[in-house]
Parts: sequence; C-alpha cells; structure tokens
Amino acid sequence: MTKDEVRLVLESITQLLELKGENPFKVRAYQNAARAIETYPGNLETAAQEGRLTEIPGIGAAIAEKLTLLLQTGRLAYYEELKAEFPAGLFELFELVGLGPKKIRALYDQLGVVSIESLELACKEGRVAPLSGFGAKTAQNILQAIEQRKSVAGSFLLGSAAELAEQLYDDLRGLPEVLQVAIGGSYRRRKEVVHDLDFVVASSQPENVTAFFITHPLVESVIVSGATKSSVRLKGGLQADLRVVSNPQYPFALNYFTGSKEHNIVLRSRALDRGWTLNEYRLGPLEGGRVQPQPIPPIVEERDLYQALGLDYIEPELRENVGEFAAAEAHTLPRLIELENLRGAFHCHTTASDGHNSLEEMAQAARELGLQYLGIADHSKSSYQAHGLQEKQLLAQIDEIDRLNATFSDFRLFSGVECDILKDGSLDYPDEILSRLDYVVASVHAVFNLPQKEMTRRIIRAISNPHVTFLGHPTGRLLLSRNPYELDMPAIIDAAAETGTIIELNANPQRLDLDWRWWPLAKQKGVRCAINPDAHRASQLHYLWFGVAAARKGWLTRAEVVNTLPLGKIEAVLAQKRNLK
DNA sequence: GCCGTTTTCGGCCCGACTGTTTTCAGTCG
Repeated sequence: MTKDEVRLVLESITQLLELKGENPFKVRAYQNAARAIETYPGNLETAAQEGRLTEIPGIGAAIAEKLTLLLQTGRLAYYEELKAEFPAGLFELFELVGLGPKKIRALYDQLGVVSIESLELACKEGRVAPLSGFGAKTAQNILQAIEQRKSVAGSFLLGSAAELAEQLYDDLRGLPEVLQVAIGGSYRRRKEVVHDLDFVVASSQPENVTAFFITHPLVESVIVSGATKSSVRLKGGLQADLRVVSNPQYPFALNYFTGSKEHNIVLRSRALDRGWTLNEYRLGPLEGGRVQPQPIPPIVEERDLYQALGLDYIEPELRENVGEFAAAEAHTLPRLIELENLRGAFHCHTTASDGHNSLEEMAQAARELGLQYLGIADHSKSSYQAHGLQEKQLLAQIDEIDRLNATFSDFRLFSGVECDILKDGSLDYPDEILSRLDYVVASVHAVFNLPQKEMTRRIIRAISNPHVTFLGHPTGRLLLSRNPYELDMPAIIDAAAETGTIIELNANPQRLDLDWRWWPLAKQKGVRCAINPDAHRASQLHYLWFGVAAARKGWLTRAEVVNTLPLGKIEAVLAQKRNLK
C-alpha cells in the first residue's frame, strides 16, 4: 500500500467523522495524521513493522495501530464500518460551495438527500428552505452551487489534461505506422482550460492507428469510431478526438485542428485574397473566384503555410486573433520565452508552513531541474489555515537558509515570504522583519469580497511598500472553482510599473494568475513578470511548464521575465525597489 | 485522537462572512 493510498484513507475517515459529528479535535487529529503521512520521508511499511509509527509527530497509539493493520492487511475494519454508515453519493455534496458536514448531515437525516441530484430536487420542491438553520437564501445558494458545478462539467484544467494528453501522445508516437503526430486544439494553444484533446496523426494505415487509439488503456468508452475520425471518453471524463490524415495533408489538418476558429477564419480569407481555398486537407486553387489564382508553393510543414500566406510563422499559443496577424506581417512577432530560459523561481513553500517538503528537498529538486536558485516563500502569520510563520520562525528559517547556502557552491536559496496583504492593504509583518528577507511576495488570502475600488486600493497600498518585490497571484482566481476578486487591473498594472513591483505569473495550473490576457498590457507598461511555481511539494516545481505556457500566450519573451536571469544578475533585481527608496 | 506536562488531563489556530437567528452556527481560507 502506497503512502498516498494510506493518506487517502485517513482523509476519507476525516470526512466520515465530520459527518458523524465527532469531536472536532478528533477530526483534526486524523487530518493532521494524513498530513504527517504525506510528509513522512521514510518507508511506512518498515516503520510499521518496527513499531516506529508513533515516532511520527501527529501519529499516536490509536492511529498507529490502525495504520499498522491497514499496511499489513490492506484493510481496515474501522474505516469500512464508518463508510457503511453513509451512502457513497453523499460525498459529492462536499464539492458544493457552502455545504459542509453539518448541513449535509441535516439534509441526509431530515430529507433523505443522498446525491447532488436528489438535493437539487429537494431544493426545487421547496423542502430545503423550511429546515432549521437553512432558509430561502440557503436553498437558493445551494441551487446556484449546483449550477456552478454543472457549468464547469466538461471543462478541464490544462494541468489535469496534460498528463493524459502526453501519455497518449507518447504512445501514438511510438507506433511504427504513425509518421507524424501532434495534439492540436486548445491544448496546443495552451489555453488554461480545455474541453477536449484533438490528436492529429499522419499515417497511411488509419485503421491500425484508430484501433490502437480506441483500445488504449486510458480510454473509458468509445463515443464514435470511423475510418479517419474517432472520439473517445478518457478515464476522468475528458473527451479525446483522433483525426488520421495522409502525410501531405498533415500540415493542413494540424493547422485546422489547432485553431482558434477566429484565427482560422483570417487564414482562410488570406488564402481567398490569393485566389486559393484552404481547408483541413489542402491549399488549392479556387476556380471562379474573384482573383486569378497565384501559383501555390510546396507546403510540407505548417511553417510553409504561413509563409505562403505572407506571414511569419505564428506560434500556436498566439493563434487567438488578438494581433498576431499584424505582427506576423510586420515581422514583429516576439521570440517567446521557453522553459529552458528559466534559471530559478521564487514562491515555493516548505513544511514550515503548508508545504510537503523540507528546504533541503526543495533545493535538491530545483538543482535536479537545472535551476541555479530557488526562492522560498512560506505563508505569513495571518494565514492560520496554512500554518503561517510567526516572526521568530521566519527569522529561524532565514538562518537555516544561510546555513544551507554555505554548503552550496553552484546554487542558492533566497529567503523570502509570502506575506498576507491584510484587509486595509497593510502587511502581515513590520518593515523591520521584511527588510531581513531577500524578497517579499505579497498576496491576498482572505477577505476576497471587497468592492472593486477598495480591493484595488488595498493592493496598491501593499505594493507601494518598498519591501514588496512581487505581487502574488494578483486576482486570486481558482480556475473552474473560484472567481477572481473584483479589481481594476489596469490601475494595478500602472501601480506596479510606478513602484517597480514585479507581477507574478503563478504557474499553478489552477491559478495561472495573472491571466495571459493582461500580460501584453503589463509588458507595454514596462511591468516585469516572474513565473513562480507556488510549489507546495518538490514535484510541483514542474508547474513552471504551465507558467511558461501562459507567459508565451501572453506574448512574453525572456527579457520580461526576471527569473530568466542567472545568479549574479538576479540579486540586483531583487534589491532594486528597496534601493529606490 | 494527539500532545505535553505546572505529566495522565485539558487544550488543541483565528477571523471574516453569511444567513440564520435574536446571539450564533456553519463554512471558508
């Protein structure tokens, strides 16, 4: 049994105990145990065999005994009995915003609600509002939460689609009959949210490729399957389409299925201007058109198509018809940043607050990625839920970082903090503390619902502090689950430019914040970007890939992204704003 | 259920917000 499976059992027990209305401290004990297991560096099975589980902080005699049983037999009667007390569908109710264990329990006990479906019916029939502790507003809010959940059904984070997409891609590429393959669509354009995956394959044996595709282990069910086009539902619900074309057709199919629709319309009209017709299979002469067809140059790859249409090659991320054609004509398309350009990253968490790996482990993981430096930014004291650091703990961490840095010759940890921006725009630590750090990321973590003016003023006040180096996840959005807070973003961008504050592009695929749509404006105003992983565990340093994707979509080059700078140059950027004072 | 000790019980993180109440419970971060 893996560490992760053990953790899931503990988390599941937590939820069950909450439903039962158990002592909240007992509930928390299980929660803490789950977290302890997650961060435990050793081998669990060995620890259980040697009776050393209680040495893990947060694991006492009772939980150790249960875990030992679970690890040795793969089963836990305590858990199974708890689970049997509630219908399985009840757990999806936890996904509705505003519903917690108490309300779910009341709905189950008093109305027999066992699923989102039965809850929706109960609301619509007016059975929820009269319940004690509920009311008309609550019933309405529940319906709204159900609607919200439906509206994101069929939408997937780029981050959650990527693993499936790349696995399928690798497997298709490995087939001998596959000559060329790409994932087109919004995935190739690196949209933050995708609705399906579009695989485009060049092959002379489409039936073999199709057979392989629809029987792939990641496929849950087949929606349609024809000679050259098939659609499947992948495990987890994401739809994937496959188009198989001939090798000469491939550049056209790839281009067509990459989109966007708006981009394609412009391409086709440019073809018409030259007396050609463009579709997913070919660029051909248009007989009887309004202009005499020009000779068509040979096209073997996508780049040739753009050239034929009088354009520099347009990277897929830019194909949204938001100015890429004018730039491609004028030869002013930017050379987009690449993952390999990054030399380090700021904003990572450790076990000191709510991260899952130690300073050493984070540093090691960064070095393995080839980074020269890593900035640590644990939560500040007001973020209780994230175990934010008291001043003393923060100062101790600075010392610890100094000590570690003495052991590196070609790598450096920077000491920072993710400092809460309080309701009035003041910061969570006094300047004396902030001045001890290499840098400060300032972020909003509470009181999200201020009116736009007040929220804007709050953030501008915070970034006006000379110690604030970065503005963290500027809009607070969680894709597919939480809307951004109300902000006058142009005013924030102006203030960042004026104060010399670097705006973060938070690379967590749930955030990708600041959104790519704002970066061209920020760039024009001279605001610099930092692509930050916001990693809460070592493996999440890979989020940088998504951050770079969003930055490319925002037309950013390496010049605008500060963490492309090597050690030796980045220090001056971190110090710049303080020196202006 | 865990933990630490002024050691075997009593405390365990805090504040904002919402919608329900008529002083507070539930949820969230």
